[in-house]
Amino acid sequence: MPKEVKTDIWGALADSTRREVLLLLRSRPHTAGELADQFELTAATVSHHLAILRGCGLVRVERRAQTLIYSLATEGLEEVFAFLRLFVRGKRK
Amino acid sequence: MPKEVKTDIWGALADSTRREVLLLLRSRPHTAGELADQFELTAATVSHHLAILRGCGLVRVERRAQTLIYSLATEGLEEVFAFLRLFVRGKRK
DNA sequence: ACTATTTTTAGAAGAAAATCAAAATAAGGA
DNA sequence: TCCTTATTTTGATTTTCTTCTAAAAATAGT
Repeated sequence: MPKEVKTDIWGALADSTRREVLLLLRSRPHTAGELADQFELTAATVSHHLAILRGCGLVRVERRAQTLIYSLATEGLEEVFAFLRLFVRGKRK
Repeated sequence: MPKEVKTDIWGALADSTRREVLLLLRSRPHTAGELADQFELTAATVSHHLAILRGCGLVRVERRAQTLIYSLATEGLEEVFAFLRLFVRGKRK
């Protein structure tokens, strides 16, 4: 299956295409092709972004026949949240 | 005064030195020199990181005589929070 | 005016990231 | 087996970041 590449979640979130992918996956899982269609980038480039999101565990992938289905796996965002919370203590709503 | 350079807050947060600066400023304002001393980087490099944090409004700076005093300005983190909250709805604690 | 202190800016080198086109892989069907 | 579809990997190019050294700017004291 695809190769994992990156582990730094902050780096993964720094790219707007990857953040957009996460937003798209919020509604439902998408195939790699569906995701690629949403951007003015080649499928190869989007595939590369997906590899990075996989690498830090923000998405998971599952094969169904020829297609790869990507879905959200946001447990990893906890780390980011934990950092941010350090700066908004007292803002409990 | 110093020149502003960057506006992308996600990009600013992607660097571990800059995140560390934010953590240091959490306790109290620091001079540029104090901050530089915390890292194994030249003062010029740390100054550059500070310029980026300034550029996206995560810190503010004030001059006192020869020294520049940096302090936290985390209102900008709201944008990041807003994004993250989209993924943890239902996790209200 | 000169000097010392603190910090930033300018310029350059190296490393890392984003992107594309082309080739490779995986799976299914004729 | 050969062909088609879906996606990834490879290799190269370009752009963007990080970092340094050296020089410049700002301020205060003598």
